[in-house]
Amino acid sequence: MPPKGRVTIADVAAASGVGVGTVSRVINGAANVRESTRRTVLAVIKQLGYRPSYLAVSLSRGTPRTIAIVVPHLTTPSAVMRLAGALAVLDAQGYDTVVCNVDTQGQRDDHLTALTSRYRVDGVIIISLRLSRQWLASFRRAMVPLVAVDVAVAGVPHTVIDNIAGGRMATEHLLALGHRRIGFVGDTRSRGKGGDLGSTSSQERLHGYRGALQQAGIRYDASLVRRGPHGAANAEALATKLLSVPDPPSAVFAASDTQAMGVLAAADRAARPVPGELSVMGFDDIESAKLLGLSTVRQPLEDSGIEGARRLCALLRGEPIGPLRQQLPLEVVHRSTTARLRGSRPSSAGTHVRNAARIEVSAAGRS
Amino acid sequence: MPPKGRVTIADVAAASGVGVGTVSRVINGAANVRESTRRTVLAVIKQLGYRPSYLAVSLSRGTPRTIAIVVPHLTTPSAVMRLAGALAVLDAQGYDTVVCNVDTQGQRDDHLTALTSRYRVDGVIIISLRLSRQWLASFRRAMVPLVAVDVAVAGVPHTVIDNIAGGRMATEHLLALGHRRIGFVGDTRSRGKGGDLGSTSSQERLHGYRGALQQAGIRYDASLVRRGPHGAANAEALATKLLSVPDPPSAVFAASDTQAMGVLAAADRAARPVPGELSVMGFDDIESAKLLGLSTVRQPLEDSGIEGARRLCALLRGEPIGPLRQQLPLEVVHRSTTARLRGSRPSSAGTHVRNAARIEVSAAGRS
DNA sequence: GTGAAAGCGCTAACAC
DNA sequence: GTGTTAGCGCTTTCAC
Repeated sequence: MPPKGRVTIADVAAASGVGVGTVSRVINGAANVRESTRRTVLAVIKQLGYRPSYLAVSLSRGTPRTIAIVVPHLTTPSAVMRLAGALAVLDAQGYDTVVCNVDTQGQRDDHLTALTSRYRVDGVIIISLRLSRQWLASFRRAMVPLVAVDVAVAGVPHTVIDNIAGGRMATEHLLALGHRRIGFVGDTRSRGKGGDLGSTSSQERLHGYRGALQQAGIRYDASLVRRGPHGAANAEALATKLLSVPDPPSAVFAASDTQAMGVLAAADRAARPVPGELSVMGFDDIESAKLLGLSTVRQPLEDSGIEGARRLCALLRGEPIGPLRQQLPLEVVHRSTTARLRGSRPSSAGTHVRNAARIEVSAAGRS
Repeated sequence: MPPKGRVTIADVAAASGVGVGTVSRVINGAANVRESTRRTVLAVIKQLGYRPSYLAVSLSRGTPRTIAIVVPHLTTPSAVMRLAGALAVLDAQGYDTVVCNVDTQGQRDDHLTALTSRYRVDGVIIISLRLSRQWLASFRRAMVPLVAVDVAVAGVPHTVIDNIAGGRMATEHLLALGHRRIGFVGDTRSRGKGGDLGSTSSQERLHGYRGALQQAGIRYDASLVRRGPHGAANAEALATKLLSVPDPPSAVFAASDTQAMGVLAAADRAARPVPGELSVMGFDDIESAKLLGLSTVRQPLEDSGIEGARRLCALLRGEPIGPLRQQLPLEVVHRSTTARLRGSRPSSAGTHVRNAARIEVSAAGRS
């Protein structure tokens, strides 16, 4: 019956003996349509197998009802949790979501270019990806509504945690257990052009680590700090070397749970029982952390995605979104990979530090 | 300068003193445009901050250049790997990808309804999700190009593995190590209405397990088979009970690496050294498996997504896609969670089974 | 080389 | 209630 390829609203109108306007009303459930007409049209629609064109509808309505999420290293557990959180609210709000995975700078530029050079989506959520001044300007010029998650972007609503406080909390937990020689394993913040996707989380946690040591009156020992490309395998290699220095650390703080798993593997290989001879502290509290009994600093990963999406939706509706910087709470989770240093006794200093850590929880809490 | 809200191609044309046709040619890099005109128009575009409307372009061109991926339980490592694989090729092919995560039947129906009742995407990739006869019919009626990954769908191109062979390979690996009492921990295939997303992988692997036992002349012991909801936590609970039966198994085959991690946790809690007193075999070979030294059956997760996307693209281009059923190879990866049963000696039977497993690799290979 | 105009498929404002 | 029509912003003949 439909003359050409795709069956259109005009075909339905013709076959129903009504105007396109009426068909449109039926489709969109407008009230002012006679029940008998409605039924007829509905029947014809089904019979013809008519499907409204999303493109035509959106063009006419003026909005694609689509959001883009840009996320580096999608396969990492933390990225997935954030994505899942955002997807859930976007779904509920009736938005389609296009996902842009970014593993290289080239991919990042391609996606950001596409997003800013065409009117493609209603808004975009940037996750764990630093935006250069140039890109930020592009977004402003293009007037693309933007929110950031796990990365602070000037002038843009962002949902983050206090990584410095987090690094401090982790380290203080270890200090409170009597550890004095505490190693650090984390990502490099490569400043060069090659492959730098620019997350500074690891670096900030290192700051927190240094701060805690200093406050405890412990000299910073660069040989205890190892940094390299992200990923558990790299962390394992770093940890292996770290554990083989003359005076090895009795505890290691890894900048992420994934890296902590690498450290655990290294400890295993080096026959250093955990937590008997080595305490290991992670960061994030991903699924595996619970399973492995990994002590860690929990950050609300899924919530960060939820909040980012929620705020973007509010932004699009013109509603207030609260302060630009939204900070989510952190919490030390003591499980079985950290234990009191052998021979050390619960000191008042330790207790004090522990309390300090507790205080940090609220200090780093939701603003 | 632009009269109303959004600046359109007409604004650019007017400001450039040319027709919209010419602007369009410039944008799309058509050859027949005088260089001077081109430059003028380009300048105006930049000056006005003009961005072409994706919706208008797509409507006019007739295709959204967008693919939808429907995937249950996005947060599981295997799902993410598949998704990432598909995203990579879709990206390279210039398609946008909208991701539909599905955790409940309601979400599944919502997404499938949206996908089949409107002309929204050029095609869809279904991952690890069984389609009922009704849904399949809907896709056929709507003529939405469809491919499946990790699930066989009648009449639809699908990329899968031989789960039965995989289950057999895992079990034979354990048998070859001298184990006779081998437990199984896997997902329930809940047939009811509640929350069943219908993956039969676990069930099929169980079939393979039973087949291998039978072939080895070992009686099937139902008390050694534990099934429950997916997820490591549930697996841990199941394994804990499994290990506390009167005559506990010396080895456990978990239907996925995630569940194997649960089993490992249970073994740890029960103070059963792995692999000293308990061998644990997984399935999938996710990232964590390498780290934990988990013995497992490797399936090409990322490749499955790559292949699914590749075939959908071919389908859309009207190119041949080869056989409907594409089978990816399986491989036993022996790491450190499986070991020879204490007191058992390398038997000819064991060797034989091992070879059989090797043969399976090719038998289950890419078709 | 470039302008004018006819779609692409739909919504919404306006008549009747 | 329902038909008609003018956009929505772009691509693409078809003349000039």
